[in-house]
Amino acid sequence: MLEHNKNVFEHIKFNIFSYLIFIYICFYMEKIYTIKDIAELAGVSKGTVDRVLHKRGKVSQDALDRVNEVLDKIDYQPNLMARSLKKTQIYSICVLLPDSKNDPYWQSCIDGINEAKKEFKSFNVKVEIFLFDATSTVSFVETNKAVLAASPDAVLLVPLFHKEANEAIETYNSKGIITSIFNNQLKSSSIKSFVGQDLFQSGRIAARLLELLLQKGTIAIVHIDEDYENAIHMQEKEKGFRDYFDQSGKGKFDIKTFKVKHPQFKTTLKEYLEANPTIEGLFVTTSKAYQVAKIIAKNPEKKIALVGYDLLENNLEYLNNKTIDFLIHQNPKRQAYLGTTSLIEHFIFEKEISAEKLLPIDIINTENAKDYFL
Amino acid sequence: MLEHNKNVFEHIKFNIFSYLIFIYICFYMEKIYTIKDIAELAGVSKGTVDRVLHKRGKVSQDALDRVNEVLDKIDYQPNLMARSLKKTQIYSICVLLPDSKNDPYWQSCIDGINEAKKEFKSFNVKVEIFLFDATSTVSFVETNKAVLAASPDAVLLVPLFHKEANEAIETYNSKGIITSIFNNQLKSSSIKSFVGQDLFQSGRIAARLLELLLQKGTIAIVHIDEDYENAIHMQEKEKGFRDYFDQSGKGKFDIKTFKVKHPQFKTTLKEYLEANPTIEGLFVTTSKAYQVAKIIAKNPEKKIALVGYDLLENNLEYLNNKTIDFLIHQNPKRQAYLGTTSLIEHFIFEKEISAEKLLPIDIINTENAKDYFL
DNA sequence: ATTTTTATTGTGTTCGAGCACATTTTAACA
DNA sequence: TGTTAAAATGTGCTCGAACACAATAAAAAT
Repeated sequence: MLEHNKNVFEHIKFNIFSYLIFIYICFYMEKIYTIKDIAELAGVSKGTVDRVLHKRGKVSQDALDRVNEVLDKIDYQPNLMARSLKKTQIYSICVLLPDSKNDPYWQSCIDGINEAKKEFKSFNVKVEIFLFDATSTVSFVETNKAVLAASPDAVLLVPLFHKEANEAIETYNSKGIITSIFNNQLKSSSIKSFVGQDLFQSGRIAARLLELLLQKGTIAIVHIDEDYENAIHMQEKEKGFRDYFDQSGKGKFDIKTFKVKHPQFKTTLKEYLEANPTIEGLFVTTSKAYQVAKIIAKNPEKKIALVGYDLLENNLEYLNNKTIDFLIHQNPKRQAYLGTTSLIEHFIFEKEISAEKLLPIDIINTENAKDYFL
Repeated sequence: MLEHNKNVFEHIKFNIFSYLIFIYICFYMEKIYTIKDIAELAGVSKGTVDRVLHKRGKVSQDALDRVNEVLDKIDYQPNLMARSLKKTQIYSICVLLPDSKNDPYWQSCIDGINEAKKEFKSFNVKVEIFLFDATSTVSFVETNKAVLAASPDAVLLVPLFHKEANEAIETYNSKGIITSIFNNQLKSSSIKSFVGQDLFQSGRIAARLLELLLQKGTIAIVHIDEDYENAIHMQEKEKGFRDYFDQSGKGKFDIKTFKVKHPQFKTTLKEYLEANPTIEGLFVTTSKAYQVAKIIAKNPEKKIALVGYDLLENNLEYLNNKTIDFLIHQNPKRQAYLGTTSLIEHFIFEKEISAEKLLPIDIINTENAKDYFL
């Protein structure tokens, strides 16, 4: 039998001191309330409170009002430990990225994912990594099929191939699988979140660095090893780079673009540099700056300023002997880590997933390079 | 009655298939074991397993061996949800840092601490912030007394005043209160952890940047607003700065040092620069580069290269108009965040606290400054 | 008025770890 | 051999949320 007219505060003997204590507890100490507390305050059982909290119905108007009255007064925060202890459901997250055979860059991403896995090991989440061949769209499509077969709750992927990625994302979306991407942007309303860098801005940073290194002269943007038309990241970087000098250089700089695909690369670049002896600076838009460094290091009497991407071992070698002046760090490990944790925390803590997370673009020289490995 | 000769695998009918399934479960699926599972595998009760895990003794050699045999085979990870649900103890952490009245730098630290608080809101930890006046040792001592009165489980502090900090740390240590520091180093065996940057290296970075900006010439190291003798961070930065040029400059650079305390600052620096017209570069070892920028901006026809510290609004203004060439970011928010979370995770996840956590030293120019605010 | 149906509310169990306490086994001693 | 002390071991409760199910009250039907 319920006692209907019981006031929320009735169980406290009303005098000024106990009232003050109550206020103190409510607002200063931020007392942590449990369902049981709420039940007692509202004069109902914990089952009823549970029904109200989860809107399961089967609650009389009277009980509903009384519970809501209490809920309005206090700040109830469900104990996530207790919740996840009770929940038997294991959330499954699949991460798709290129394997690191052709490009060691991706290994850092795997490290980031494993860090996230480790951190949330004891929660009800399972994170699986799926690798595909970065040079093969077929491999990408097949890997997506394998992921689909695993029917995960969420997918995090590197949308390397524009068209195929969009198709995969649409499929996931139609099946109610949350999809996030990282590394490079891809506009699609079916994407829940993007983690990465502002590549346009990254191009501007390179420009600013080369401006400081040279003051004036001819600079070439070098696109290596990827199909420029399909590689949005190269295009964005070039746009940003040119944008900076359009605003700031004011005729002091002459910007050229040089595109080349791998096999014929070395001789082609050598010829290009010989044909353009005025070039004093190079901006390499991929992680392959070390290949350019290898060539220009052979001609040490003519210093060419060189800015590239990513803290690969090969790159660091040339950074340390000052053939490469600056590297821009894309933070792959952190990108993958954040992409993964935001999904995990969405499931276990009901955290919102932010649509876009842009990481800082780190400038690396000889002196701070080693700090970024911790 | 215990069954002594029971083998760990005995409960599985031994044929090749079930054995493979067992291996699969053990090593591929990474099955999550509970104390109950271990008890069953070892043929003992969960109480015994618990005693072995916590080394509480009162376990026979025989039972101990059998439980350890199982623990060696599997990778037992205690369920942290269950653990923290059971533990009613609320751990208390106090953080001591200067208030941001005189120096907005400290606000970022508070932001970092609050981020940590938010992240671990639903765990059994209470984090309290105590602010002191950065210009008053008395205030520092008094605040430490207040912290002591709160008898926390751990303290995280900024050891701004060498002597007083050491005394406070010794007191905490004697009371069994774990003490970590951040922002600046302080050698003491009573300190559990330091979070910050390698200031020597930070000086080298400044040197490398000025080398690139100038190629050769005279550079002055400018120490502003603090007592050089007591400010180890200034000394370390100067050492690193000079170290770089000792190795690399080879007579191309002439390095001077200029110390000044606030009130007489502006005129003194102006006179100094006029008296030394060969100076082409300045390295400001504090966050007050904007005050130097204000002076040299008045003489725009003579560009002086300027490198300083910290992303204060005043500094960013002069960075954007290119009076300041580079700022070095000390990552105060992340320092405070990591200092706080490492203590929290020590208590709730029993994570080890690493003695030293050196953060990357970020190089900031006009183009990547805004990315560091997220 | 009595039974049946439906609406509402309360109770008890589970999740896994931790710990107090009860129970059993073994060793020690008379 | 019987008794007692000591060592070893097992049992049962708790934490808070979630949910199944039992219990009760109110409404409807007979």
